[in-house]
Amino acid sequence: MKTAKEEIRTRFAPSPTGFMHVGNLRTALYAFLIAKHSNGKFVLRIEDTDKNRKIKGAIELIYETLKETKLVYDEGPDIGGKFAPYIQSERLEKYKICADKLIKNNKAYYCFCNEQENKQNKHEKFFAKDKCRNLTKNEVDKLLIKKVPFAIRQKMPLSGTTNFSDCVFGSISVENKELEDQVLIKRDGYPTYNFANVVDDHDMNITHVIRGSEYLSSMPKYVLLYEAFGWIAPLYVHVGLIMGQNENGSVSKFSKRHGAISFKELKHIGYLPEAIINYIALLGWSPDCTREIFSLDELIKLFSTERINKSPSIFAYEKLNWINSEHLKLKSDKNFIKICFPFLKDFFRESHIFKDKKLTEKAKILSAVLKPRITILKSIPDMLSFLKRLPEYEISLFENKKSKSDIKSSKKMLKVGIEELEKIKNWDLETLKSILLKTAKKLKVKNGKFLWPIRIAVSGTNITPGGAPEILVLLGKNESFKRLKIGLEKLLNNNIKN
RNA sequence: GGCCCGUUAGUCAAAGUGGUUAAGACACCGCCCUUUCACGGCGGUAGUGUGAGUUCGAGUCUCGCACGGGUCACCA
Repeated sequence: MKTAKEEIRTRFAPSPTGFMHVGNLRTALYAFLIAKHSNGKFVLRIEDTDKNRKIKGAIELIYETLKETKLVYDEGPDIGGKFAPYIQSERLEKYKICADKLIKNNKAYYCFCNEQENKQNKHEKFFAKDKCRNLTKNEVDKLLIKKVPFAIRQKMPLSGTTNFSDCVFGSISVENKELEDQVLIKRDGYPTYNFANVVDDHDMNITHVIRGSEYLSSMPKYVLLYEAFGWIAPLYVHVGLIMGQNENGSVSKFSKRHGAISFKELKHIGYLPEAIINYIALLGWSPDCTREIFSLDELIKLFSTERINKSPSIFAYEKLNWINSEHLKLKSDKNFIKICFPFLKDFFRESHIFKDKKLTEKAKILSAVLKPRITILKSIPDMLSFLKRLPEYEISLFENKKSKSDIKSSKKMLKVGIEELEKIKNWDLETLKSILLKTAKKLKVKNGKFLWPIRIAVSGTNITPGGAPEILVLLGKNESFKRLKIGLEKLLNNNIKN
């Protein structure tokens, strides 16, 4: 095990799969937090040892995600560092040298089994062990000269137990006879994930390895590899898995069937990167206080490995919603509107919202009206759809017990309202508000009774962000009157019928 | 199935080495406030999987059982 004296170095080592699962992101987050909490270094390393699975643009997506979440790395493929290169496919030579060393020391051997044999004997775990492990040097040389393709496998101990300790899970031991002779170098010359991982972590001086607990069962392999090399292993921090709840109530590894699971998808729906980070930090870790809303800097200060939880946790969008809304509330009006703008495009032109780089009155109202009630940005268009088009609505909407509104009162209120509004020259929130409230007073009715029919007429909906004055401004004078008159007509017609 | 791991309310979770009524948050429900919904304020429902054992005393320690998960690739 590494000693605590040296600088802490953690790494995030994703495979370029083309998307960033939140479980993966959380691993990156924890690695980042552990490093930064102690002023250490956070390294990005790309593990692309599967030639068949290479995807275009996948590496860029990793850069992008880390940038957006502000998980700034100190060393990485695009920025270099003293242990470069940081892409495994560019480090092939190193793995080969290391594997050869193990063969020389009789800790590994050539395996000439071909794919077909492996497939046929898939269920015979130790097929290769029996067949190739004990070939004589002569036999091996002959096959090598014949250029028979080979993999390189490690010789695992045939008896005894391997013990190891994990920072989260504590000590665990496994019988060596359970272990297969693990492949180090594949037939295509590429290293396996496990092998490259160990070689690079050692090479790059990594002190803490943070990863999901699905790797816990391969820990003995790692331990044995470090032993074979005579290297000191880093500290391992295995983190409980992120699960998703299935429709029937059961749980399984968080996957596509559970909804949006990648950073990009979540962001697309309208979750803030800092909210996503905040939420996943709390999935499997808790601070030593009852606060729950944190910035990344605060997380860095508070984070500690000791408080990581080992049991799996279920990803719940409900709580993410809340955290997202809290982060949204922390935004200034200007930033808030900037963030919302992609979702507002259907309703307002840029000129409605920014003027000389400042917010217009409409934008300020939008911010005031949306900020306190929004959870995810994607719901904005639905919330505002009534602005674009007056919905068909039933006359019964004018009836409301709480504000003591009925058809008769609504008719009267609306009539007076229209008259008063027609007098207004400055169509702004302040004026509208004061005139409307004054009118209610003059009529000797409660604000609600007077404002209810106006809001209904102008929105055609009983649930709206903001009240009548706000909506009047957002719609503008012309559209407002159009709608008010439609409402009044509705009420008048109703009277005739009765 | 073998091996490994886990189990505090619907969900996230706290309770350093066993010690008064098991924190807090989300969600849900109720009340208050309010120009609706919301926001805010106040309150409520709900939990240590199960059975033994150790102990004056167990969420905390031991064992069995049940349930859940992970892993068994020349994938990562």
